[in-house]
Amino acid sequence: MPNSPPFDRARFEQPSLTVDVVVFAMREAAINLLVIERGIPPFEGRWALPGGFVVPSETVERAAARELEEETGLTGVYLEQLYTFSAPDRDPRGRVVSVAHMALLPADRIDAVRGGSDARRAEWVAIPEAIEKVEPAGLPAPGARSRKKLDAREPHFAFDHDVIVATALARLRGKLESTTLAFQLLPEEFTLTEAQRVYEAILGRAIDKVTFRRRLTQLELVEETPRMRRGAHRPARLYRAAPRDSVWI
Amino acid sequence: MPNSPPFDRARFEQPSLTVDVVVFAMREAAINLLVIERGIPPFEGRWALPGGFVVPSETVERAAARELEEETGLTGVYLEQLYTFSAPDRDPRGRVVSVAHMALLPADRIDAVRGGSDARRAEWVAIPEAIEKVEPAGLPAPGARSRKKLDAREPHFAFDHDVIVATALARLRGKLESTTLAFQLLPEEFTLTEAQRVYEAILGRAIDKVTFRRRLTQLELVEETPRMRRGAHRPARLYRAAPRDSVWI
DNA sequence: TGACTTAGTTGCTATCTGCAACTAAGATCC
DNA sequence: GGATCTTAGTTGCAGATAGCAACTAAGTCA
Repeated sequence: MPNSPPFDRARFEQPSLTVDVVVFAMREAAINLLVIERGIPPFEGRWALPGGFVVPSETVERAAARELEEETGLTGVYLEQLYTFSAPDRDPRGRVVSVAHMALLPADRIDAVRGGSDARRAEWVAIPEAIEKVEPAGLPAPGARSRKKLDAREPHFAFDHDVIVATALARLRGKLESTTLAFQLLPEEFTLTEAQRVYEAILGRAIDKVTFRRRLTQLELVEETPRMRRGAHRPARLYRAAPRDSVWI
Repeated sequence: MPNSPPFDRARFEQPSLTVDVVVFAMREAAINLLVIERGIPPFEGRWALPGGFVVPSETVERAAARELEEETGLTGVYLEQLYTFSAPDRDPRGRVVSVAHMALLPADRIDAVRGGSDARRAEWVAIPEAIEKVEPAGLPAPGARSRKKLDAREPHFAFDHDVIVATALARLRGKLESTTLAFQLLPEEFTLTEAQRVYEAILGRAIDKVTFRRRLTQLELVEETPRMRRGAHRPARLYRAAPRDSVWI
Protein backbone atom coordinates (compact mmCIF):
# COMPACT_ATOMS: atom_id res chain seq x y z
CA MET A 1 0.00 0.00 0.00
CA PRO A 2 0.79 3.66 -0.44
CA ASN A 3 4.32 3.89 0.77
CA SER A 4 4.77 5.59 -2.54
CA PRO A 5 5.43 9.16 -3.67
CA PRO A 6 2.59 11.70 -4.04
CA PHE A 7 -0.14 9.62 -5.59
CA ASP A 8 0.65 8.46 -9.06
CA ARG A 9 -2.25 6.10 -9.43
CA ALA A 10 -2.35 6.77 -13.15
CA ARG A 11 0.96 5.00 -13.78
CA PHE A 12 -1.06 2.20 -15.34
CA GLU A 13 -4.66 1.35 -15.90
CA GLN A 14 -6.43 0.09 -12.82
CA PRO A 15 -8.79 -2.91 -13.03
CA SER A 16 -12.55 -2.66 -12.62
CA LEU A 17 -13.82 -3.81 -9.24
CA THR A 18 -16.90 -5.97 -8.82
CA VAL A 19 -18.51 -8.14 -6.16
CA ASP A 20 -20.10 -11.58 -6.45
CA VAL A 21 -22.30 -13.29 -3.89
CA VAL A 22 -22.59 -17.02 -3.27
CA VAL A 23 -25.94 -17.50 -1.50
CA PHE A 24 -26.44 -20.85 0.24
CA ALA A 25 -29.68 -22.22 1.64
CA MET A 26 -31.04 -25.61 2.65
CA ARG A 27 -33.64 -27.03 0.30
CA GLU A 28 -34.95 -30.60 0.41
CA ALA A 29 -32.26 -31.68 2.90
CA ALA A 30 -29.49 -30.51 0.57
CA ILE A 31 -27.45 -27.36 0.42
CA ASN A 32 -28.50 -25.25 -2.53
CA LEU A 33 -27.08 -22.28 -4.34
CA LEU A 34 -28.72 -19.20 -5.83
CA VAL A 35 -27.80 -18.55 -9.46
CA ILE A 36 -28.95 -16.23 -12.20
CA GLU A 37 -29.13 -17.44 -15.76
CA ARG A 38 -27.21 -15.20 -18.11
CA GLY A 39 -29.25 -13.87 -21.02
CA ILE A 40 -26.41 -12.34 -23.00
CA PRO A 41 -22.87 -13.23 -24.12
CA PRO A 42 -20.33 -13.95 -22.94
CA PHE A 43 -21.41 -17.20 -21.29
CA GLU A 44 -25.00 -16.83 -22.51
CA GLY A 45 -27.28 -19.44 -20.94
CA ARG A 46 -24.84 -20.31 -18.17
CA TRP A 47 -25.34 -19.80 -14.47
CA ALA A 48 -23.79 -16.76 -12.89
CA LEU A 49 -23.64 -15.44 -9.36
CA PRO A 50 -25.52 -12.31 -8.32
CA GLY A 51 -23.16 -9.35 -8.29
CA GLY A 52 -22.07 -6.13 -9.92
CA PHE A 53 -19.84 -3.10 -9.82
CA VAL A 54 -18.69 -1.39 -6.66
CA VAL A 55 -19.68 2.27 -6.56
CA PRO A 56 -17.18 4.82 -5.23
CA SER A 57 -18.79 5.60 -1.87
CA GLU A 58 -19.36 2.08 -0.57
CA THR A 59 -17.30 -0.78 0.85
CA VAL A 60 -17.25 -4.07 -1.03
CA GLU A 61 -19.38 -5.67 1.70
CA ARG A 62 -21.98 -2.93 1.26
CA ALA A 63 -21.82 -3.39 -2.51
CA ALA A 64 -22.44 -7.11 -2.09
CA ALA A 65 -25.48 -6.45 0.10
CA ARG A 66 -26.81 -3.89 -2.36
CA GLU A 67 -26.36 -6.08 -5.42
CA LEU A 68 -27.93 -8.99 -3.60
CA GLU A 69 -30.97 -6.90 -2.80
CA GLU A 70 -31.22 -5.47 -6.32
CA GLU A 71 -31.01 -8.84 -8.01
CA THR A 72 -32.87 -11.09 -5.58
CA GLY A 73 -34.76 -8.87 -3.12
CA LEU A 74 -32.92 -10.40 -0.16
CA THR A 75 -32.04 -8.14 2.78
CA GLY A 76 -30.70 -8.68 6.27
CA VAL A 77 -29.03 -11.99 5.57
CA TYR A 78 -25.69 -13.15 6.97
CA LEU A 79 -23.00 -11.94 4.60
CA GLU A 80 -19.24 -12.26 4.83
CA GLN A 81 -16.40 -11.44 2.53
CA LEU A 82 -14.82 -14.56 1.07
CA TYR A 83 -11.90 -14.07 -1.29
CA THR A 84 -10.78 -11.81 -4.09
CA PHE A 85 -10.45 -13.30 -7.57
CA SER A 86 -8.07 -11.53 -9.84
CA ALA A 87 -6.85 -13.78 -12.66
CA PRO A 88 -6.20 -11.38 -15.54
CA ASP A 89 -8.22 -13.50 -17.98
CA ARG A 90 -11.18 -14.28 -15.74
CA ASP A 91 -13.46 -11.99 -17.77
CA PRO A 92 -13.01 -12.07 -21.57
CA ARG A 93 -14.21 -8.47 -21.84
CA GLY A 94 -11.37 -6.92 -19.86
CA ARG A 95 -9.61 -6.72 -16.54
CA VAL A 96 -12.13 -7.24 -13.75
CA VAL A 97 -11.18 -8.06 -10.18
CA SER A 98 -14.04 -9.44 -8.13
CA VAL A 99 -14.39 -9.66 -4.36
CA ALA A 100 -16.51 -12.74 -3.69
CA HIS A 101 -18.85 -12.93 -0.71
CA MET A 102 -20.82 -15.70 0.94
CA ALA A 103 -24.39 -15.25 2.16
CA LEU A 104 -26.46 -17.69 4.21
CA LEU A 105 -30.25 -17.68 3.97
CA PRO A 106 -32.50 -19.35 6.57
CA ALA A 107 -34.50 -22.22 5.10
CA ASP A 108 -37.83 -20.50 5.76
CA ARG A 109 -36.87 -17.52 3.60
CA ILE A 110 -36.00 -19.52 0.52
CA ASP A 111 -39.18 -18.46 -1.27
CA ALA A 112 -38.60 -14.78 -0.53
CA VAL A 113 -36.23 -14.64 -3.48
CA ARG A 114 -37.65 -12.77 -6.43
CA GLY A 115 -36.29 -11.87 -9.88
CA GLY A 116 -34.06 -8.86 -10.26
CA SER A 117 -35.01 -5.36 -11.29
CA ASP A 118 -34.00 -6.16 -14.84
CA ALA A 119 -36.29 -9.20 -14.84
CA ARG A 120 -33.57 -11.83 -14.88
CA ARG A 121 -34.59 -15.09 -13.25
CA ALA A 122 -33.00 -16.19 -9.99
CA GLU A 123 -33.00 -19.92 -9.39
CA TRP A 124 -32.06 -22.40 -6.67
CA VAL A 125 -29.83 -25.25 -7.81
CA ALA A 126 -28.11 -28.13 -6.04
CA ILE A 127 -24.34 -27.90 -5.83
CA PRO A 128 -22.97 -29.76 -8.88
CA GLU A 129 -20.88 -32.68 -7.68
CA ALA A 130 -18.07 -31.68 -9.98
CA ILE A 131 -17.56 -28.64 -7.76
CA GLU A 132 -15.91 -30.91 -5.21
CA LYS A 133 -13.09 -31.58 -7.62
CA VAL A 134 -12.46 -27.92 -8.31
CA GLU A 135 -11.12 -27.51 -4.81
CA PRO A 136 -7.53 -28.69 -4.38
CA ALA A 137 -7.73 -30.63 -1.09
CA GLY A 138 -9.87 -28.14 0.77
CA LEU A 139 -7.20 -25.50 0.74
CA PRO A 140 -8.79 -22.06 0.64
CA ALA A 141 -5.94 -20.08 -0.80
CA PRO A 142 -2.92 -21.67 -2.44
CA GLY A 143 -0.85 -18.56 -2.93
CA ALA A 144 -0.72 -17.42 -6.50
CA ARG A 145 -1.85 -20.66 -8.08
CA SER A 146 -5.26 -20.79 -9.72
CA ARG A 147 -7.77 -23.57 -9.33
CA LYS A 148 -8.79 -26.25 -11.77
CA LYS A 149 -11.98 -25.39 -13.61
CA LEU A 150 -15.03 -27.57 -14.01
CA ASP A 151 -14.93 -30.16 -16.75
CA ALA A 152 -15.60 -28.47 -20.09
CA ARG A 153 -18.24 -31.05 -20.99
CA GLU A 154 -20.47 -29.75 -18.22
CA PRO A 155 -19.94 -26.02 -18.26
CA HIS A 156 -22.43 -24.95 -15.61
CA PHE A 157 -21.01 -21.64 -14.62
CA ALA A 158 -20.03 -18.41 -16.32
CA PHE A 159 -16.57 -16.89 -15.81
CA ASP A 160 -14.67 -18.45 -12.87
CA HIS A 161 -17.84 -18.75 -10.83
CA ASP A 162 -17.31 -22.48 -10.42
CA VAL A 163 -14.10 -21.73 -8.56
CA ILE A 164 -15.83 -19.09 -6.46
CA VAL A 165 -18.56 -21.53 -5.46
CA ALA A 166 -15.98 -24.18 -4.59
CA THR A 167 -14.13 -21.68 -2.43
CA ALA A 168 -17.33 -20.67 -0.66
CA LEU A 169 -18.22 -24.27 0.03
CA ALA A 170 -14.76 -24.96 1.44
CA ARG A 171 -15.02 -21.89 3.67
CA LEU A 172 -18.47 -22.92 4.90
CA ARG A 173 -17.19 -26.41 5.72
CA GLY A 174 -14.12 -25.09 7.43
CA LYS A 175 -16.06 -22.73 9.65
CA LEU A 176 -18.83 -25.18 10.40
CA GLU A 177 -17.14 -26.89 13.31
CA SER A 178 -15.55 -23.87 14.91
CA THR A 179 -18.42 -21.42 14.58
CA THR A 180 -22.19 -21.28 14.90
CA LEU A 181 -22.53 -20.31 11.26
CA ALA A 182 -24.86 -23.23 10.57
CA PHE A 183 -27.64 -21.56 12.56
CA GLN A 184 -27.77 -18.88 9.87
CA LEU A 185 -29.23 -21.53 7.58
CA LEU A 186 -32.00 -22.43 10.03
CA PRO A 187 -35.26 -20.64 10.90
CA GLU A 188 -35.52 -18.72 14.18
CA GLU A 189 -36.77 -21.90 15.88
CA PHE A 190 -35.68 -25.34 14.83
CA THR A 191 -35.43 -28.92 16.05
CA LEU A 192 -32.10 -30.54 16.84
CA THR A 193 -32.71 -33.01 14.03
CA GLU A 194 -33.10 -30.13 11.58
CA ALA A 195 -29.84 -28.66 12.82
CA GLN A 196 -28.15 -32.02 12.39
CA ARG A 197 -29.40 -32.26 8.80
CA VAL A 198 -27.72 -28.92 8.03
CA TYR A 199 -24.39 -30.14 9.36
CA GLU A 200 -24.70 -33.42 7.52
CA ALA A 201 -25.61 -31.75 4.23
CA ILE A 202 -22.63 -29.42 4.39
CA LEU A 203 -20.10 -31.95 5.63
CA GLY A 204 -21.42 -34.61 3.29
CA ARG A 205 -21.44 -37.37 5.90
CA ALA A 206 -23.63 -38.74 8.67
CA ILE A 207 -23.12 -37.49 12.22
CA ASP A 208 -23.86 -39.45 15.39
CA LYS A 209 -27.10 -38.23 16.93
CA VAL A 210 -26.00 -38.49 20.56
CA THR A 211 -22.69 -36.74 19.99
CA PHE A 212 -24.33 -33.95 18.03
CA ARG A 213 -26.98 -33.25 20.65
CA ARG A 214 -24.45 -33.45 23.48
CA ARG A 215 -22.24 -30.84 21.85
CA LEU A 216 -25.02 -28.38 21.10
CA THR A 217 -26.48 -28.55 24.58
CA GLN A 218 -23.29 -28.88 26.63
CA LEU A 219 -21.61 -25.99 24.83
CA GLU A 220 -24.85 -24.05 25.34
CA LEU A 221 -25.08 -23.21 21.67
CA VAL A 222 -28.85 -23.65 21.73
CA GLU A 223 -31.61 -23.01 24.24
CA GLU A 224 -34.97 -24.71 24.60
CA THR A 225 -38.19 -22.98 23.72
CA PRO A 226 -41.51 -24.06 25.24
CA ARG A 227 -42.78 -24.98 21.79
CA MET A 228 -42.81 -28.25 19.87
CA ARG A 229 -42.72 -29.03 16.17
CA ARG A 230 -45.76 -31.20 15.43
CA GLY A 231 -45.73 -33.45 12.42
CA ALA A 232 -46.39 -36.97 11.29
CA HIS A 233 -44.69 -38.60 14.26
CA ARG A 234 -43.47 -37.84 17.75
CA PRO A 235 -43.33 -34.04 18.25
CA ALA A 236 -39.86 -32.56 18.55
CA ARG A 237 -38.76 -29.81 20.91
CA LEU A 238 -38.01 -26.49 19.24
CA TYR A 239 -34.73 -24.76 20.07
CA ARG A 240 -33.25 -21.42 19.18
CA ALA A 241 -29.61 -20.34 18.80
CA ALA A 242 -28.20 -19.13 22.10
CA PRO A 243 -27.49 -15.42 22.11
CA ARG A 244 -23.74 -14.80 21.91
CA ASP A 245 -21.38 -11.99 21.00
CA SER A 246 -19.82 -13.67 18.02
CA VAL A 247 -20.40 -16.58 15.72
CA TRP A 248 -17.18 -18.20 16.95
CA ILE A 249 -17.20 -20.96 19.53
CA MET B 1 -20.03 -9.36 -11.46
CA PRO B 2 -20.75 -9.09 -15.15
CA ASN B 3 -24.37 -10.04 -15.41
CA SER B 4 -24.59 -6.60 -16.88
CA PRO B 5 -25.10 -5.16 -20.35
CA PRO B 6 -22.17 -4.80 -22.77
CA PHE B 7 -19.45 -3.51 -20.53
CA ASP B 8 -20.14 -0.10 -19.19
CA ARG B 9 -17.31 -0.01 -16.70
CA ALA B 10 -17.06 3.71 -17.13
CA ARG B 11 -20.41 4.35 -15.45
CA PHE B 12 -18.48 5.58 -12.46
CA GLU B 13 -14.90 5.96 -11.40
CA GLN B 14 -13.31 2.71 -10.30
CA PRO B 15 -11.08 2.59 -7.20
CA SER B 16 -7.34 2.03 -7.33
CA LEU B 17 -6.24 -1.47 -6.38
CA THR B 18 -3.29 -2.16 -4.14
CA VAL B 19 -1.88 -5.05 -2.11
CA ASP B 20 -0.42 -5.06 1.41
CA VAL B 21 1.59 -7.83 3.01
CA VAL B 22 1.72 -8.72 6.68
CA VAL B 23 4.97 -10.66 7.18
CA PHE B 24 5.26 -12.66 10.39
CA ALA B 25 8.40 -14.29 11.78
CA MET B 26 9.59 -15.61 15.15
CA ARG B 27 12.20 -13.47 16.84
CA GLU B 28 13.35 -13.88 20.43
CA ALA B 29 10.54 -16.31 21.22
CA ALA B 30 7.92 -13.79 20.12
CA ILE B 31 6.00 -13.32 16.92
CA ASN B 32 7.26 -10.28 15.06
CA LEU B 33 6.03 -8.21 12.19
CA LEU B 34 7.85 -6.59 9.30
CA VAL B 35 7.10 -2.89 8.88
CA ILE B 36 8.45 -0.05 6.81
CA GLU B 37 8.71 3.40 8.27
CA ARG B 38 6.97 5.98 6.13
CA GLY B 39 9.19 8.88 5.11
CA ILE B 40 6.51 11.10 3.61
CA PRO B 41 2.98 12.30 4.41
CA PRO B 42 0.38 11.17 4.96
CA PHE B 43 1.26 9.25 8.12
CA GLU B 44 4.90 10.34 7.98
CA GLY B 45 6.98 8.50 10.55
CA ARG B 46 4.40 5.79 11.13
CA TRP B 47 4.78 2.13 10.38
CA ALA B 48 3.31 0.82 7.17
CA LEU B 49 3.07 -2.59 5.60
CA PRO B 50 5.03 -3.51 2.47
CA GLY B 51 2.79 -3.22 -0.57
CA GLY B 52 1.92 -1.28 -3.68
CA PHE B 53 -0.20 -1.08 -6.79
CA VAL B 54 -1.40 -4.07 -8.78
CA VAL B 55 -0.26 -3.95 -12.39
CA PRO B 56 -2.70 -4.99 -15.13
CA SER B 57 -1.19 -8.33 -16.10
CA GLU B 58 -0.83 -9.92 -12.66
CA THR B 59 -3.07 -11.46 -10.01
CA VAL B 60 -3.17 -9.81 -6.59
CA GLU B 61 -1.21 -12.73 -5.11
CA ARG B 62 1.51 -12.22 -7.70
CA ALA B 63 1.48 -8.48 -6.99
CA ALA B 64 1.94 -9.20 -3.28
CA ALA B 65 4.91 -11.47 -3.98
CA ARG B 66 6.43 -8.89 -6.31
CA GLU B 67 6.02 -5.97 -3.92
CA LEU B 68 7.40 -8.06 -1.09
CA GLU B 69 10.49 -8.84 -3.11
CA GLU B 70 10.93 -5.26 -4.27
CA GLU B 71 10.65 -3.78 -0.81
CA THR B 72 12.33 -6.44 1.34
CA GLY B 73 14.18 -8.83 -0.98
CA LEU B 74 12.17 -11.79 0.26
CA THR B 75 11.25 -14.52 -2.23
CA GLY B 76 9.76 -17.98 -1.99
CA VAL B 77 7.97 -17.45 1.29
CA TYR B 78 4.56 -18.78 2.22
CA LEU B 79 2.02 -16.21 1.07
CA GLU B 80 -1.76 -16.30 1.25
CA GLN B 81 -4.48 -13.84 0.47
CA LEU B 82 -6.12 -12.54 3.61
CA TYR B 83 -8.92 -10.04 3.19
CA THR B 84 -9.84 -7.03 1.09
CA PHE B 85 -10.09 -3.67 2.81
CA SER B 86 -12.31 -1.16 1.12
CA ALA B 87 -13.51 1.54 3.51
CA PRO B 88 -13.94 4.59 1.28
CA ASP B 89 -11.92 6.80 3.66
CA ARG B 90 -9.08 4.38 4.40
CA ASP B 91 -6.63 6.45 2.35
CA PRO B 92 -6.92 10.25 2.66
CA ARG B 93 -5.55 10.72 -0.84
CA GLY B 94 -8.39 8.99 -2.65
CA ARG B 95 -10.29 5.77 -3.15
CA VAL B 96 -7.91 2.86 -2.72
CA VAL B 97 -9.03 -0.71 -2.20
CA SER B 98 -6.32 -2.99 -0.84
CA VAL B 99 -6.12 -6.77 -0.90
CA ALA B 100 -4.17 -7.75 2.22
CA HIS B 101 -1.96 -10.83 2.29
CA MET B 102 -0.16 -12.75 5.01
CA ALA B 103 3.37 -14.08 4.61
CA LEU B 104 5.26 -16.40 6.97
CA LEU B 105 9.06 -16.30 7.12
CA PRO B 106 11.13 -19.11 8.66
CA ALA B 107 13.06 -17.94 11.71
CA ASP B 108 16.43 -18.60 10.07
CA ARG B 109 15.68 -16.20 7.23
CA ILE B 110 14.85 -13.23 9.42
CA ASP B 111 18.15 -11.54 8.61
CA ALA B 112 17.68 -11.98 4.87
CA VAL B 113 15.45 -8.91 4.85
CA ARG B 114 17.06 -5.91 3.23
CA GLY B 115 15.87 -2.37 2.55
CA GLY B 116 13.75 -1.66 -0.48
CA SER B 117 14.88 -0.42 -3.86
CA ASP B 118 13.98 3.11 -2.85
CA ALA B 119 16.15 2.78 0.27
CA ARG B 120 13.34 2.75 2.80
CA ARG B 121 14.17 0.85 5.95
CA ALA B 122 12.40 -2.41 6.75
CA GLU B 123 12.25 -3.27 10.43
CA TRP B 124 11.08 -6.13 12.66
CA VAL B 125 8.80 -5.09 15.50
CA ALA B 126 6.90 -6.97 18.18
CA ILE B 127 3.14 -7.01 17.78
CA PRO B 128 1.82 -4.06 19.81
CA GLU B 129 -0.43 -5.39 22.56
CA ALA B 130 -3.11 -2.90 21.62
CA ILE B 131 -3.58 -4.87 18.40
CA GLU B 132 -5.43 -7.50 20.39
CA LYS B 133 -8.15 -5.02 21.16
CA VAL B 134 -8.63 -4.04 17.54
CA GLU B 135 -10.11 -7.43 16.82
CA PRO B 136 -13.74 -7.74 17.90
CA ALA B 137 -13.78 -11.16 19.62
CA GLY B 138 -11.60 -12.92 17.10
CA LEU B 139 -14.16 -12.56 14.36
CA PRO B 140 -12.42 -12.29 11.00
CA ALA B 141 -15.09 -10.51 9.02
CA PRO B 142 -18.17 -8.99 10.56
CA GLY B 143 -20.03 -8.14 7.40
CA ALA B 144 -19.92 -4.51 6.48
CA ARG B 145 -18.92 -3.21 9.89
CA SER B 146 -15.46 -1.72 10.27
CA ARG B 147 -13.06 -2.44 13.08
CA LYS B 148 -12.07 -0.26 15.97
CA LYS B 149 -8.77 1.48 15.36
CA LEU B 150 -5.80 1.58 17.70
CA ASP B 151 -5.89 4.11 20.49
CA ALA B 152 -4.97 7.52 19.10
CA ARG B 153 -2.42 8.08 21.87
CA GLU B 154 -0.28 5.32 20.42
CA PRO B 155 -0.68 5.66 16.69
CA HIS B 156 1.73 3.00 15.48
CA PHE B 157 0.41 2.32 12.05
CA ALA B 158 -0.39 4.29 8.92
CA PHE B 159 -3.79 4.04 7.22
CA ASP B 160 -5.87 1.08 8.49
CA HIS B 161 -2.80 -1.11 8.77
CA ASP B 162 -3.50 -1.77 12.44
CA VAL B 163 -6.74 -3.41 11.43
CA ILE B 164 -4.99 -5.40 8.72
CA VAL B 165 -2.40 -6.69 11.19
CA ALA B 166 -5.12 -7.63 13.67
CA THR B 167 -6.96 -9.51 10.94
CA ALA B 168 -3.79 -11.35 9.93
CA LEU B 169 -3.07 -12.33 13.51
CA ALA B 170 -6.60 -13.63 13.95
CA ARG B 171 -6.29 -15.65 10.76
CA LEU B 172 -2.96 -17.10 11.81
CA ARG B 173 -4.40 -18.11 15.18
CA GLY B 174 -7.49 -19.59 13.61
CA LYS B 175 -5.55 -21.71 11.17
CA LEU B 176 -2.89 -22.75 13.67
CA GLU B 177 -4.78 -25.70 15.09
CA SER B 178 -6.31 -27.01 11.90
CA THR B 179 -3.33 -26.64 9.58
CA THR B 180 0.41 -27.11 9.58
CA LEU B 181 0.94 -23.42 8.90
CA ALA B 182 3.18 -23.04 11.93
CA PHE B 183 5.95 -25.02 10.24
CA GLN B 184 6.29 -22.15 7.77
CA LEU B 185 7.76 -20.12 10.64
CA LEU B 186 10.38 -22.76 11.46
CA PRO B 187 13.67 -23.64 9.73
CA GLU B 188 13.87 -26.76 7.59
CA GLU B 189 14.92 -28.73 10.66
CA PHE B 190 13.73 -27.89 14.15
CA THR B 191 13.32 -29.38 17.61
CA LEU B 192 9.91 -30.13 19.04
CA THR B 193 10.52 -27.54 21.73
CA GLU B 194 11.13 -24.91 19.07
CA ALA B 195 7.88 -25.90 17.39
CA GLN B 196 6.08 -25.64 20.69
CA ARG B 197 7.45 -22.12 21.25
CA VAL B 198 5.93 -21.05 17.92
CA TYR B 199 2.51 -22.31 18.89
CA GLU B 200 2.77 -20.74 22.33
CA ALA B 201 3.87 -17.37 20.93
CA ILE B 202 0.97 -17.24 18.49
CA LEU B 203 -1.71 -18.55 20.81
CA GLY B 204 -0.39 -16.46 23.68
CA ARG B 205 -0.58 -19.25 26.24
CA ALA B 206 1.44 -22.20 27.49
CA ILE B 207 0.86 -25.63 25.95
CA ASP B 208 1.40 -28.96 27.69
CA LYS B 209 4.61 -30.55 26.49
CA VAL B 210 3.36 -34.13 26.42
CA THR B 211 0.13 -33.31 24.62
CA PHE B 212 1.96 -31.23 22.04
CA ARG B 213 4.53 -33.90 21.24
CA ARG B 214 1.89 -36.63 21.13
CA ARG B 215 -0.16 -34.72 18.56
CA LEU B 216 2.75 -33.91 16.28
CA THR B 217 4.07 -37.44 16.24
CA GLN B 218 0.77 -39.37 16.29
CA LEU B 219 -0.72 -37.30 13.47
CA GLU B 220 2.57 -37.81 11.64
CA LEU B 221 3.00 -34.10 11.09
CA VAL B 222 6.73 -34.36 11.68
CA GLU B 223 9.40 -36.94 10.95
CA GLU B 224 12.68 -37.57 12.74
CA THR B 225 16.00 -36.68 11.21
CA PRO B 226 19.23 -38.42 12.29
CA ARG B 227 20.60 -35.11 13.54
CA MET B 228 20.58 -33.45 16.92
CA ARG B 229 20.60 -29.80 17.98
CA ARG B 230 23.58 -29.35 20.29
CA GLY B 231 23.58 -26.52 22.78
CA ALA B 232 24.15 -25.71 26.41
CA HIS B 233 22.27 -28.73 27.73
CA ARG B 234 20.95 -32.08 26.67
CA PRO B 235 20.91 -32.27 22.84
CA ALA B 236 17.49 -32.32 21.21
CA ARG B 237 16.40 -34.41 18.27
CA LEU B 238 15.87 -32.48 15.04
CA TYR B 239 12.63 -33.04 13.13
CA ARG B 240 11.32 -31.85 9.83
CA ALA B 241 7.75 -31.23 8.64
CA ALA B 242 6.26 -34.37 7.13
CA PRO B 243 5.69 -34.06 3.39
CA ARG B 244 1.99 -33.68 2.67
CA ASP B 245 -0.21 -32.49 -0.15
CA SER B 246 -1.72 -29.59 1.69
CA VAL B 247 -1.22 -27.54 4.80
CA TRP B 248 -4.54 -28.79 6.19
CA ILE B 249 -4.72 -31.53 8.76
C1' DT C 1 -54.53 -52.61 18.60
C1' DG C 2 -50.28 -53.07 16.60
C1' DA C 3 -46.81 -51.71 13.23
C1' DC C 4 -44.12 -47.88 11.87
C1' DT C 5 -41.50 -43.67 12.27
C1' DT C 6 -39.17 -40.13 14.38
C1' DA C 7 -37.57 -38.10 19.06
C1' DG C 8 -34.73 -38.51 22.73
C1' DT C 9 -32.05 -41.15 26.59
C1' DT C 10 -28.97 -44.52 28.79
C1' DG C 11 -24.88 -47.04 29.28
C1' DC C 12 -20.58 -48.78 27.92
C1' DT C 13 -15.90 -48.67 25.88
C1' DA C 14 -12.08 -46.72 23.57
C1' DT C 15 -9.69 -42.76 22.97
C1' DC C 16 -7.89 -38.36 24.01
C1' DT C 17 -6.32 -34.63 27.33
C1' DG C 18 -4.04 -32.42 31.08
C1' DC C 19 -1.12 -32.97 34.78
C1' DA C 20 2.51 -34.68 37.82
C1' DA C 21 6.40 -37.11 38.33
C1' DC C 22 9.87 -39.35 36.57
C1' DT C 23 14.43 -40.48 33.79
C1' DA C 24 18.23 -38.83 30.34
C1' DA C 25 22.02 -36.13 28.73
C1' DG C 26 24.50 -32.59 28.41
C1' DA C 27 27.13 -28.07 30.65
C1' DT C 28 29.07 -25.78 34.58
C1' DC C 29 31.11 -25.02 38.97
C1' DC C 30 33.87 -26.11 42.70
C1' DG D 1 35.32 -35.82 39.25
C1' DG D 2 31.19 -35.40 41.54
C1' DA D 3 27.22 -32.40 42.78
C1' DT D 4 24.06 -29.35 40.62
C1' DC D 5 21.54 -27.04 37.04
C1' DT D 6 19.02 -26.96 32.79
C1' DT D 7 16.72 -28.71 29.01
C1' DA D 8 15.00 -33.15 26.58
C1' DG D 9 12.01 -36.68 26.61
C1' DT D 10 9.03 -40.61 28.84
C1' DT D 11 5.72 -42.91 31.95
C1' DG D 12 1.55 -43.34 34.38
C1' DC D 13 -2.85 -42.02 35.65
C1' DA D 14 -7.47 -39.73 36.21
C1' DG D 15 -11.04 -37.20 34.18
C1' DA D 16 -13.31 -35.75 30.03
C1' DT D 17 -14.91 -36.85 25.39
C1' DA D 18 -16.51 -39.47 21.23
C1' DG D 19 -18.58 -43.27 18.96
C1' DC D 20 -21.71 -46.97 19.06
C1' DA D 21 -25.58 -49.92 20.29
C1' DA D 22 -29.61 -50.45 22.51
C1' DC D 23 -33.12 -48.73 24.70
C1' DT D 24 -37.64 -45.88 25.82
C1' DA D 25 -41.18 -42.20 24.25
C1' DA D 26 -44.80 -40.29 21.53
C1' DG D 27 -47.02 -39.57 17.86
C1' DT D 28 -49.47 -41.38 12.94
C1' DC D 29 -51.70 -44.68 10.22
C1' DA D 30 -53.94 -48.87 8.66
